[in-house]
Amino acid sequence: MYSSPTNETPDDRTGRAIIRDEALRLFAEQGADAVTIRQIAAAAAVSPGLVVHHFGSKDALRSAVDRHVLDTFDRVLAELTDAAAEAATSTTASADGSVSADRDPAGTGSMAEAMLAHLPPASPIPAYLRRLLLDGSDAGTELFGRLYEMARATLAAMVAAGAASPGRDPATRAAFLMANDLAVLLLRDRLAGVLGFDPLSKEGMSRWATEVVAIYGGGLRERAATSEENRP
Amino acid sequence: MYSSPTNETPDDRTGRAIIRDEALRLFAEQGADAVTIRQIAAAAAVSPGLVVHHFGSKDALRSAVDRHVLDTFDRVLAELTDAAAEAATSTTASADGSVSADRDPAGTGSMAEAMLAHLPPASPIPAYLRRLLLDGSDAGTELFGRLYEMARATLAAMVAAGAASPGRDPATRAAFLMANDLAVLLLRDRLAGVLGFDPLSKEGMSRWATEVVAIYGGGLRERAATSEENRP
DNA sequence: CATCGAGCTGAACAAATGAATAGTATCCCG
DNA sequence: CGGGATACTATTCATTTGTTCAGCTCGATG
Repeated sequence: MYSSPTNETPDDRTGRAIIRDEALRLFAEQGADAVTIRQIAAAAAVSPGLVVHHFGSKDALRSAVDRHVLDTFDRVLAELTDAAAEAATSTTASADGSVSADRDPAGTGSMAEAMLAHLPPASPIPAYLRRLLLDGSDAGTELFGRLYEMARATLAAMVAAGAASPGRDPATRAAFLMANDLAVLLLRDRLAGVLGFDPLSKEGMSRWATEVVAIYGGGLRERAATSEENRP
Repeated sequence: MYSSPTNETPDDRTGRAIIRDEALRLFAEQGADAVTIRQIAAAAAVSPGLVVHHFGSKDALRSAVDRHVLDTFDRVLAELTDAAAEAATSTTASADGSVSADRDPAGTGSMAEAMLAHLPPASPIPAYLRRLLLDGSDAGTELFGRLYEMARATLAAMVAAGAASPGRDPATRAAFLMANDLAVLLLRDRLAGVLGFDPLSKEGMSRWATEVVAIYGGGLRERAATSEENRP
């Protein structure tokens, strides 16, 4: 009775969507446990009763936000794979879990950086995804599992293309690459504090990627290429 | 009036220490905000009033646990540097902030893994440090800044020893290495879920370090050394 | 037009929580 | 020994929080 039983996206356009978006923003900023229904209601300019009227309970609202964020994640991911599939024709699966390993535009398989570019600059989605990955929720487990499968597929594709070695333990290698990628998202604010720039801003991603590409390309000892001199 | 004004460690041995340790354990498991004073009191087998009697308030207890964890961090760090200084005689500074960059036993500068070995297996300290790094507390800022300075010093030492290149941007390079190192701690449970082993267990650290050393050593493309064949 | 239902409000309630208070026991030091 | 401080308990209070409920508005529909 609370929501349309088929799908929530079609009827999402009125007060219900406003409440969900404000909850998403506040949850991303402070964490769901630290946000009260009254704060959400105030941010959405409605009464506290309306929030529970639409979603049943705070926990149900949290679940609704989880689903909405995961849906957005899937949609942005589909945009990414579609955009990457323009160059090379390959079997692009739909966003039901199986993904085609044909992206890697920057050369390092940075999922986080690629997603950031396809979201509004002030989107609360990245911060919410960060919290999903860090708390022990089921939605976070599903998200992390999907990211891990993407990382494994990406590494396998790079191996097939001769761009990488599978290493002694491909699963651990893919997990290492994925963890490094996610670390920038998880420690974004802290890194910005010590570095003086946001590593997920446009300029920051460039500076970060420079080091990532250098180390992934030739290891820690390889001298940095200043302007020319590409061959050691 | 609540605690001895000089230092808290000397008089810490009775009920006060029990309460602090139980609070540390519960805070590490669930996060400080999710733990109630009554839960801490029950875990310490005392009355709720005694908790606030010893620490004044829940927030003061949180600060006391923060200080205790940071002190433990400094102590373990000193053990590490002392143990590393046995081989090479160098100027080992005291744990007042400045550190000597002469460790790096594994060859990759893994601070997290080195610290884990110097703590009891079931210590709540790693999980608490993880939460310190992830929330926006001042203690977390101080801890992160210290880790960053250690990473910079370690990279500088490796450069001086010819074991690494400073890269185009040494600050970002050091931050990247540190973030990768911390990612294992931050995503420990999630990685264990998909990999099937704890990456911070003894066996897990070995498998993880194998890939880290391989990639940091020669980049992603370098073939894995199976048993012999060290030269490409 | 009447009525049904959905969106919505404001007040109220029960449970939980941090904190304060009064009082008791226990230990330490002169 | 004795007195004062300290460790500690049991009770109580004020506030916050999620949730419920009765009722209002208003557009659609038969």
